[in-house]
Amino acid sequence: MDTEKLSKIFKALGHPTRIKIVEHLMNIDTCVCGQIVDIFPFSQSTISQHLKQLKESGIVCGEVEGPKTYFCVDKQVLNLVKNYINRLK
Amino acid sequence: MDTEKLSKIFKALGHPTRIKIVEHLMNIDTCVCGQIVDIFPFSQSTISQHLKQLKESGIVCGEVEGPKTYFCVDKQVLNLVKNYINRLK
DNA sequence: TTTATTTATCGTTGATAGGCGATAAACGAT
DNA sequence: ATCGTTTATCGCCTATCAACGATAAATAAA
Repeated sequence: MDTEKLSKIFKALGHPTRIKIVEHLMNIDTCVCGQIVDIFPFSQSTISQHLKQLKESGIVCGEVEGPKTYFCVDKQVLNLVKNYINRLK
Repeated sequence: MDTEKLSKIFKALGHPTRIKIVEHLMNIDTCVCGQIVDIFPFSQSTISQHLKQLKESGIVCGEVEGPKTYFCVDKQVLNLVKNYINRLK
């Protein structure tokens, strides 16, 4: 994983709300935007933007099903990040 | 390690140059600002700013010795980040 | 076909980031 | 005391972020 891609993922994780979104997605596996909006004290548009940034970094993926989008953490990408961090010695 | 602190570290790592600085510091253990300036195509003030951000996040520490400052990665903090990432399941 | 639901996007606002050159600050050496 | 070296900070500019409300877009349901 090259530095550019890695830095984009770290940048996406560089906001407390987005970290919490990722943690939540890890806990419940898959999730719809509205459910996340219910948890946080931010507007739907703000949460949607955070999800977009997470998605664009690659750490989260979203699957459109009808009017809903199901989000989940891309475990493969997460593993690449894990490997990178663990190799830092 | 709480989400706020974690997000600050990720934010600090959310820039390709800063990732490369950290990698460099890991390789040579400790290093002075000027040496880093020599490696990157950016001005001294820009590199100094990047170092400041890394230091403020906690992932890097700097020790002033005379007119120089010796920077190094805080391995303890890095380990906290490793633990966090590895626990994400 | 209209209505309700869900998400994404647009436009705006104020704050922060990222780059630079210039300069200040701290210290060692002369 | 002055000069050279090294780093930090200031001021500036442009670009991006973070939040919001409003609205568009897509689909399911009535």
